[in-house]
Amino acid sequence: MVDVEFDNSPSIFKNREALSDDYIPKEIVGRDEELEKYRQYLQPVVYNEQPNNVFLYGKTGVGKTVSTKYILKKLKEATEDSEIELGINYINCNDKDTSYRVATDIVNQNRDPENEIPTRGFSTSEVVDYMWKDIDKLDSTTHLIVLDEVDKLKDDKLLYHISRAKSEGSLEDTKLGLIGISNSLSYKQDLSSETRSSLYEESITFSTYDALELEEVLRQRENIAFKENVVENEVIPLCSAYGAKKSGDAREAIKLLLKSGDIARNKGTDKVRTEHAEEAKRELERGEIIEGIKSLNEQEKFLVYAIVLLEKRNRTPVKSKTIYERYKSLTAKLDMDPLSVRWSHDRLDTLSMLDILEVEEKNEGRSGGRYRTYSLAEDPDTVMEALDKTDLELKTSDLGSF
DNA sequence: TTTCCACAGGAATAAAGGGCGA
DNA sequence: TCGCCCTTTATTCCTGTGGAAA
Repeated sequence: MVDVEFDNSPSIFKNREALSDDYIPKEIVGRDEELEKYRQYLQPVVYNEQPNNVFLYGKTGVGKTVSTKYILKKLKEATEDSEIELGINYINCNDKDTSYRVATDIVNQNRDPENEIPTRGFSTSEVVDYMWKDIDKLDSTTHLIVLDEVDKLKDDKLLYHISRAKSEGSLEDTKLGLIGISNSLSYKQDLSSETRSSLYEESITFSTYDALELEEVLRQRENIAFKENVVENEVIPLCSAYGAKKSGDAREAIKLLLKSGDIARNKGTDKVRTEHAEEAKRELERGEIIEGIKSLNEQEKFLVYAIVLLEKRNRTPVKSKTIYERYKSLTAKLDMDPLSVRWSHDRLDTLSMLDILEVEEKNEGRSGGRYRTYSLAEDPDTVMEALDKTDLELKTSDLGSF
């Protein structure tokens, strides 16, 4: 029996929410130029003019989303006491990666729950028609559609419709503007030429934070989130270095600071120290692997398992072909049908992107050709532990020392 | 300079599954 | 129930790639 008792001692946090993902600070640090451009591009909204389409480019965690939420909040405030009615639909395309899904989401955001449309069954153009009709029915004089992570969209049908809405008279009373937020700098080039040419746009490129700028961002959040003198001096540089390592990602750095604070609080200390930050870093990295592996389906897990086995026998870095062969014998042993080689290429690519695998391109020319080698990016035991936490456990245990 | 290796990955297509209206 | 239209996932086919060897 364990006696559970809650800790009554005062918290080291003053406002823990300031470290959450959706927190919008009163001031955005280190993005003055970008915000000034942003303001200029959206200024026509305040004059009840046709808004510009604005595209933001930059890597993850460089402040695109937080700047957008901040500027939209300011824009709402600026239009509050005027004749302008501002409508906004905000969609993250990461979990809605087709035009169809995004259009459905916009329609449902603008409808009462009892009138929502189903997520399947219509043609895309039908859903787009509903979308225009619904937006027109709203009281908005200006309507902004914000597509966060727009580069995740697998097709640009919706962008095409949005770009042509004005010329095709899709909307009768409402002025429409599009804000696209892209993590890919080359996104514009990837669009079809038709869409690109009809999508008159203003663009803002968000540069990557360097360690010093990250430190500034973290100091701002630290001051809001923690009580005075709680965070030791070395902790912030450690967190910013972590963010800088993750391609200047402020979100990751803030997440680490939050985790460090949580660990310190759970240990009942009154200070956040470097040891807490180090532990938080380990936990975050470990959590990423476990989450990454949990998200895989059974066949993908067998592919990872094949690589773990090869790693344990010091056979890595190993060619994709060898991995496939090992995967194939695993599935044969379990009396399962293996998937194709082509499938394994795509999966290995995904696993590299999830940082579960390390990939290296090799070229031995005429004698050996061009190929890639893979090895586990993490400790094989940690990966095994993650695999064991999934429903794969029963089956891999059947394999014994295979 | 050309040839050739061994893949990597794009394009087209199929299959399976789900919601809707007639 | 059937056909339509969508989704997701996988397969087949085939072209592109870059550097060592001829």
